[in-house]
Amino acid sequence: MPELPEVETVRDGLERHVVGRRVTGVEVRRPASIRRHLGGAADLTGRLVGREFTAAVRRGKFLWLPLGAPESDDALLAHLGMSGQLLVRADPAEGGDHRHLRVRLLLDDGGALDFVDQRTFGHLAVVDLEPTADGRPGGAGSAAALVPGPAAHIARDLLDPALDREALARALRRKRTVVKRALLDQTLMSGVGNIYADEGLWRARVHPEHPTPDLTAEQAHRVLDGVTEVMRDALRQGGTSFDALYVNVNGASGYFDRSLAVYGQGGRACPRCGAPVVREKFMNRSSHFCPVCQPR
DNA sequence: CCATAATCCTGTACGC
DNA sequence: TGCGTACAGGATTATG
Repeated sequence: MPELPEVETVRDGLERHVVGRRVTGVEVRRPASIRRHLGGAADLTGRLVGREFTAAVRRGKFLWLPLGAPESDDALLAHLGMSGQLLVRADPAEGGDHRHLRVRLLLDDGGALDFVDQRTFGHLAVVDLEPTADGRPGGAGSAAALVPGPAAHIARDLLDPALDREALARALRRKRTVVKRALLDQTLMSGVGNIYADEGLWRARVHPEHPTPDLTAEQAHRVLDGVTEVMRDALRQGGTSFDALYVNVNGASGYFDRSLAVYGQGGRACPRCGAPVVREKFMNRSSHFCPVCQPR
């Protein structure tokens, strides 16, 4: 499924192949996929046709394409959810009959941008851009200090060059909760999901339910560094599966198969010490950790 | 401020 | 073989 590194790979692909294109038509095949666009399919179409994509920006797992020509502070916002893909088609004859094609944008170069989403947890919407709280650029790919309204409350992510890591480490330790829950709190830092939380904590040798107020400054930085590194590693691998014409979101084949130390490895040997990896229920999902390397 | 549960959805993997 | 069920997951909203 698309996580922050896969979304960044998509952003990069959109920057290369879609920025500068103008929308000539919109097909909404599954209204649920635009449920967050107030006004429905007709309004979405009206706000897109004739407009040009001027950039490709990402913060956490939110992705947006600011719209220009005519200039206005709005953007096409995308969240891929669990199964979303944005696929660039050189020829609309390709992919038009895909089972899970939800929204198709026709472009002025004769191609198309397809939103494919099996489970429809993702969505597209045209939304207004707002100034960020700190007045600094929005995130990867951004030149302007503007973010989409629905993503305005999302914190910077761990790969954002403008992130203040010292301040984040302090904020992490101020939280009155446990460390994994804090990692998943998008208002504290964005882009971390279940997989990277588990993998990052394993790298940092910290138990998922370690209370945040009990973290030492050194531990807090180790946790942030662990999550950052695992996402950087994944991004490197995600980048390799990128194809010029096909904006790949195939996180499963690019990354999941190989480098996971604990996620989904319940019962198997910890790559560091050989102890069986534990899988536990946590927050209505699963936590995976090594009981020896990550003592409670 | 923090925690929990419900909500959205569908393909896959089970047990019987 | 087929049927039912649990599960996977992020973001949002409501409620305690």
